[in-house]
Amino acid sequence: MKPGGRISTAGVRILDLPFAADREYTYILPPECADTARGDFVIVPFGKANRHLIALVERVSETDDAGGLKKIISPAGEGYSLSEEFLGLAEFMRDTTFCSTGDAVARFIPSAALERARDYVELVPDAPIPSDDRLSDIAEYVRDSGKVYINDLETRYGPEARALILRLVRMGTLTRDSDIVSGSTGAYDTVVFPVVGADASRLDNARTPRAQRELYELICDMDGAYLRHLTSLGYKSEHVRALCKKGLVTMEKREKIRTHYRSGEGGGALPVLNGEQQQAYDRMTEMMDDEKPRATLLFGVTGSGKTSVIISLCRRAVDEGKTAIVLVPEIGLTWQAVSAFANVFGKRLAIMHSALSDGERFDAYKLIRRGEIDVVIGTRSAVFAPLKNIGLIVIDEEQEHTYKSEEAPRYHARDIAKYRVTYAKSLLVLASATPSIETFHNAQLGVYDSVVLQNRYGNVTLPQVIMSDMRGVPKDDTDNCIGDILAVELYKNLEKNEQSMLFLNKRGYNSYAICRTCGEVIKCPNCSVSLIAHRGKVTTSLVCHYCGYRTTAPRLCPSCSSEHLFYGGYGTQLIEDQLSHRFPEMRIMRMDADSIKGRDTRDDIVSGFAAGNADVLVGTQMIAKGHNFPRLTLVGVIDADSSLYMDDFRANERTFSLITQVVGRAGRSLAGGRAVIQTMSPGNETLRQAAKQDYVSFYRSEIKLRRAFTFPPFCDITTVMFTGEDENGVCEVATGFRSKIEKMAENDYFDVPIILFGPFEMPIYKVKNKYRRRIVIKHKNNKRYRSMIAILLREFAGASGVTVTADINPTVT
DNA sequence: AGCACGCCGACT
DNA sequence: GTCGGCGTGCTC
Repeated sequence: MKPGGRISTAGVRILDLPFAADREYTYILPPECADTARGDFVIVPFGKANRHLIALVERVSETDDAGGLKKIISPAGEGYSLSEEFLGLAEFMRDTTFCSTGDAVARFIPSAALERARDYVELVPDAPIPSDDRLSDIAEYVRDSGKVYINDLETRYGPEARALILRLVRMGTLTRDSDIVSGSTGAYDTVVFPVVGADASRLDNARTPRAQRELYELICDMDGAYLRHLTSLGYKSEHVRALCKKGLVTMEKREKIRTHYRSGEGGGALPVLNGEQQQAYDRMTEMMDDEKPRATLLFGVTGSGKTSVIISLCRRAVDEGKTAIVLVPEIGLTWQAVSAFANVFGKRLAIMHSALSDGERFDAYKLIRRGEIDVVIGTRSAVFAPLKNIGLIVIDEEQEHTYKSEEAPRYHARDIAKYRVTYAKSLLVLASATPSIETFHNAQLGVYDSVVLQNRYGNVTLPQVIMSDMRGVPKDDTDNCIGDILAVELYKNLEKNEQSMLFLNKRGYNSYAICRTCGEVIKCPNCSVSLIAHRGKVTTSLVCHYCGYRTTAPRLCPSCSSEHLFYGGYGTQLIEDQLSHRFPEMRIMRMDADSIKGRDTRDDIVSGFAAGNADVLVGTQMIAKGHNFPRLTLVGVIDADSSLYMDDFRANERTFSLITQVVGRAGRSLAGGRAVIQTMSPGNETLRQAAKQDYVSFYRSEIKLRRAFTFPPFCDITTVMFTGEDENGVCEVATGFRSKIEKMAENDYFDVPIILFGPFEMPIYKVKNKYRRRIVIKHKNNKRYRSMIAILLREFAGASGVTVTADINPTVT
């Protein structure tokens, strides 16, 4: 209570609540939390059961009527308070992606850092144990173990444990409470130092073990040692503790930074820029110096040396006392670029990507937050790096779909980057040889600036592109998936001892199995897709690429037992097999999600191929980008049509980008590179434009289509997805949603123009036993529109058994 | 989300 | 009759 009877209150956002329940809740701020401020975390009691949850303080104010308000329990997340920038960003994300505050905060702070309340139960002394088996099992387990966390009971007794525990609590057999697990502060090493001038005679006692004396001498000799090291030599930590007690040594905790990547000292020379690069650099430094936030397209053909310009820009930002973020689509493909950055920034560079362990991520985060990092390079989530005073954010290969999160929070890194450069009044650089249509359009309109790099470094020539017409070869002719033209070129390369690369975006051996007697295709029991055959060392399996279901490949049809089971369609494994039959002397490597296991194999394959350990590299997406293989002179695209006819307005754009990149792989060498594109539609305009690496004419034709059929950038698209195990339920909820949105758009929201499509079954109707339907909405993305969708989402959130999610401008539609 | 309240079917 | 199934509704 404050003087004058005023009571301090806090408006908080509770983490771990879903979007529908995520609003501001007001609590009394008790005197012991008096210094709590906006951006701090606290623990609050919530709901009828007063479960302890962590919450973010949005507002501190006063009232003289605190009737019915609960009290904040304690402060939490000390040292992790959110800055105004991130508080605003959380709000921005809630508004634009319909995520909860918890979803947003989970991107800002490693989960291990914050305290958490954990619920536990204890047996009421002398309580009767119920006779029901399921109940008594749990009750007896709790009686024997004392205090038991509910999580542990759930892992032990399955998901129904929760309901049983609740019943036991209501019956009075168990009591329930929670305690607070403190957040992690990272890893530490213990270091043991000898005490200067200590009285070593205390070891002369005959009862002192010899090992202890030896240990002491060792510590003195080494003038300090890691405890870890001493125990690995066979000494017991008890002996160290004994020495400590005797005052001969001291133990000190020393922070240990976990990192997989070994950075150099940094301070390496900056790359030397050529005339064109220097010009680009100069223009962008001007933008950085501008007091206003700016965004620019850096449109540079493959091989024009964008990376050198970007490193120089980062250096410049750091020299001005600022920081920089560089986003890359996938870290695994970018080690060459990473080392170039490390060479310049050394220990003041942090790398953040999804393959980091929790510990590595935590430690990188800690260093950044502490201000020990100037430049962060990483994948999508690195856009949230807690750098202060950001001078520059670069998004490399900005058209890549990996920048869009497909789960909550469904953000696009580009939008977060825009928010952050706006906040910092700094510069966003969207770099690409094949920008997204939206970005190029914005550059054309002058919304973004535009900087162009059009000369290939060292005058590397464009590869010669050969269209290989595959019409006439049946789609399931697995013996002829490598056409004659490609085969001849492969042979030439083998003769000349030059390397080749074959690209096919399908893994596995055969892509389906069909019975020629009854006509059944073998499908996944949980998903509406055919199973893919994968050959192992001894057996062939049928695998579902959506849920991971796995079974041995049958010889007879599972539905009619016919022997005429035919395996058709082809993936990378089959191509590899085909090659080895047709070119027995050829050395082949394969790189796809199956052939890379563990952390380093991808690098192993890449460096092995670069070192010339194979003649051909067969692979999926992951061989298309990044690496530079100087002896590579032939690239084959096995099936260029696969991405072309997908039911998606971005199919052309993706095909263009992919083919351009793949073809670009062959254009790095000085010898004339070739690319063979196998297609059923050799006249296709997009393929022809990609073959010529002619982005601008591709853009011109594509933007016409987008305008004519009203697709982005001429509108925005929202997909509302409905999923659930009950097929009818999913259908009903989807239909109900559609009628409700129609009503709203006619009445309160008459000013929000929308065009509705669906609900339709999703292209893959069932995944993991859940049926999926969706509504597609064309609209203009503004606050009014989003508030309408938010109302609908809150209303339909309760719909039993059906989850409803909305995604504005998803990458796959 | 998670929990309580409330209303229906198979047991004593 | 009631136990316990899970369908709405609220959470400062």
